[in-house]
Amino acid sequence: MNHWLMKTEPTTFGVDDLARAPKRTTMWDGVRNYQARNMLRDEFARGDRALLYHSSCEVPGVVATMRVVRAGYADPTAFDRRHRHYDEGSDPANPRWYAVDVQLERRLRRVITLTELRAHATRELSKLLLLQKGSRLSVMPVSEAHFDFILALE
DNA sequence: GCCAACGTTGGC
DNA sequence: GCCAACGTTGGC
Repeated sequence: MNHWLMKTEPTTFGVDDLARAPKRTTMWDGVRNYQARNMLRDEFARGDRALLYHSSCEVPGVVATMRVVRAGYADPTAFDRRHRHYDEGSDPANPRWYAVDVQLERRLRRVITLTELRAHATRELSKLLLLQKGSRLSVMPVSEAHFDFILALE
């Protein structure tokens, strides 16, 4: 089983939206980065666990855990002309972009803030991709040890 | 293949 | 709003 960290801007779609969604499940669409696409397409599997991370907000940090309930499939928003993530270069016969479905597992009792994660950046979390200089991936792998360590901070 | 210009991300 | 860092685009 893989572990992941998935970023979202709460003003666009945050943990509150996920909690209200039918079956607390949503399609994770709109990823338009090839490295992230490869992970969604090739590595995400049903049953994988993920940390939900709020970015570009007052208190960036991990706010919930999620479960991958559907592995990678062609991102339908890429085929929708009216959608802001439309990409005329994505051919349904050979999709360029991929989505997965995720379900809210548990909202954390409090936000594990980026500041707090950084406090461990020289030791336990030194390899955490999120903390690497220039890291901007919206979807990234997290080792099981890091995953557990972060949740233990709660 | 190089690289400048541009757009995006995301913390602050 | 600022700005560093990165990805993409396109001219050459």
